[in-house]
Amino acid sequence: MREMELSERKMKILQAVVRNYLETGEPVGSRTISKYTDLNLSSATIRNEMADLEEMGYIVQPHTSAGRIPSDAGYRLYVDTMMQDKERDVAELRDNLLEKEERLDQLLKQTAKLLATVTNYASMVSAPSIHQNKLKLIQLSRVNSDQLLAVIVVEGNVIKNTLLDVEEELDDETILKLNILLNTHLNGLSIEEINLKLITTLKAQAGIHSDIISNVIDAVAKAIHEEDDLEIYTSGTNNIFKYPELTDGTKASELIGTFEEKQALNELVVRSLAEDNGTGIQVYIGDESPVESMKDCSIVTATYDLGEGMKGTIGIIGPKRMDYDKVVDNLKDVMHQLDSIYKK
Amino acid sequence: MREMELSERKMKILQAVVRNYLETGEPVGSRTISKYTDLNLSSATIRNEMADLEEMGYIVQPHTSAGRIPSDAGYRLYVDTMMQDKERDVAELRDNLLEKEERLDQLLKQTAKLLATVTNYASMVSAPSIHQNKLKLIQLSRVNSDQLLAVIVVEGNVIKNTLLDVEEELDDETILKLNILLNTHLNGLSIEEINLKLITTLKAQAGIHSDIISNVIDAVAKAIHEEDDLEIYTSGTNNIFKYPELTDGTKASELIGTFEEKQALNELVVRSLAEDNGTGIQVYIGDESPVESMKDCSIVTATYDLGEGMKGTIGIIGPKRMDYDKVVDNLKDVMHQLDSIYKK
DNA sequence: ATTAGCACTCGATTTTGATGAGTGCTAACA
DNA sequence: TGTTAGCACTCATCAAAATCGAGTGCTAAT
Repeated sequence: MREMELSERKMKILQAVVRNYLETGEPVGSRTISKYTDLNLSSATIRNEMADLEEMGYIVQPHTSAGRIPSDAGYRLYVDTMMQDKERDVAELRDNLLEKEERLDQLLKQTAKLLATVTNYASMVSAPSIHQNKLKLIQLSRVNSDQLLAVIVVEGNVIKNTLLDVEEELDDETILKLNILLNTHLNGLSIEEINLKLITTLKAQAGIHSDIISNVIDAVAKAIHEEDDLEIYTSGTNNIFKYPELTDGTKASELIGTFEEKQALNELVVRSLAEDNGTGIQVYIGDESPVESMKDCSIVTATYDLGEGMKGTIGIIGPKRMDYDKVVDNLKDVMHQLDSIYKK
Repeated sequence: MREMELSERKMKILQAVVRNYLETGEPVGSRTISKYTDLNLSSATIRNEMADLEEMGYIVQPHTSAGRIPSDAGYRLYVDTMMQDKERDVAELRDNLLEKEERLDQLLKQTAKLLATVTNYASMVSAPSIHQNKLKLIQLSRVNSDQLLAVIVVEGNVIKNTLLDVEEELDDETILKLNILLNTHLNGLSIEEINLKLITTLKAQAGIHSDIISNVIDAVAKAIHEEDDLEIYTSGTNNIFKYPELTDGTKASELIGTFEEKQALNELVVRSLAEDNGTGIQVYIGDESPVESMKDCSIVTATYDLGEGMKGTIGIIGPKRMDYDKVVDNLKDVMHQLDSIYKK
């Protein structure tokens, strides 16, 4: 028994167990499989095979004398080797999404909503990170006698505003000069390229207004990195109530908390971006989850790429018995749409 | 019995019922009241009085031979006439909040979080509406050969960005002229004051670039009204799991959905702002709720006023047996802090 | 290698009974 | 007349007991 290989038949049985459990959510018994599959075997035979599969760790019994349900390893095997492409019912999806919002945040919000509606699971969409982006425009304007408005535009047309306090009022001409100074030196540079030497040069040229330069640089750095910039949009979190296994005990509360905080979801985004294996799709089953409160869930993520280094993550969070085929399919589709939408 | 007046004694008993129920969440019986109150009466007497109170509709029995719990009317009477000021344990609160964020949205987010933590209920904070605000600055900059960036600053330092498409590239001088034109004519005006006549004048002066003027005006109007500007921050929605009466059946799901959508919460904001009675505090009990999914909740709202017409709503959503005294107190406190924080 | 048959297990559901908090009512009481 | 003691009654809650049935493992026959 030790060096047992996974026979064709066992595969088929495991697949049947998973499929059936995904549909019903109930432990599935030998008799059911016996009819469900095309291999004509009696329930007794199936029982023997299932006993083997259990020993190998692919399925478990919730209790003696109940059917079997897939273990995490079972799901994993299924996802890795047994998924099949579904008929895509995604035409409709494409239509809906195509009303291309000009505002990126709106588009992403809408994407999250759409995914949640289509899949009946919870969804999340992270705004793209813009780390390695290049500065496109810096614009200072006087707004009060003691405040300057700094508008910072980076590649990809992401816009940031910051208010700067200044001691003495600056006249129009000075502001104009500062603007020219900043733009001629900084435009086209990424944040990493703005080094100390450059800053020193700028300060020297700014003369008595060198402190403003410091402020602006700080603002730029802050605007680009800005922690809270990791906007994450969620939708359909209440879909988890459709799956009892996610709502008993305090699980529901914890999940909802996680979705509301959004802080923890960032972990998901980071992991997902880091582990990108080429397909852009990642599946986390149960304990594999990067987020503590989702140990009873499965998570499927996709990485989209708007070009110019703007990458983000979209994800679906549902029960372990989620419809992996469909979810992966939907996710791929949305991912490709996002990829292409800004490559006009 | 018909024209029975609410005797002093009945009031006291009702009050005791409410108080006790708020604490324990259990139906309260006559014997309990008999000891809980200072009026020395036997349980039998209390029973008679309670029967009266029930007939009058202030309390109800969940089932025969259980204690009584307050009806909506009972809560209402309590809130209107029987609340008392609590010892304020809010010093701590003040400290926490005072780390005055420079960014308004951050501050509001933090406020919501704080309220949720302190009260153990769900909270919401709406960003101030800025309808009647005056323009402070308009700034056009070229960002691409075919795109202009319009930055719009209104009183209260709320900043909006919009990208405008332009047909032919504009040179620096033209942009400068347009900026001057716009600012000299529009600064200090509220959106209502920008009428057709003014627009016509502007267009005439802009000559061949009159279409840009149209675009800018549109952008200004959009930026100020913008529907989705009704940002609403929520926090502690998972606190509802602490109150079983809010989580059985599909209630939890509906509530969570409402909080996530945020759309419906807007109704709350509008109502709350409209019905402001001077104190700034509003209490909605059960069916009085403006939001369908909160028919089993009580809602307490407060209206804050940052000055310059920037008003917003903060609210607490919890079970009907919420600690009204404390909630009102906390809310008042936070409201005042917000009121003063921007009146430096 | 497959299958029919059977005893067995155990969660889920229903049944039953005991408990006790709380009520309404009546009669006695100050 | 208002208050109170006493008592029968109701009914949710809990625990123990009984029942049910889906599903298993094992053995023996094919």
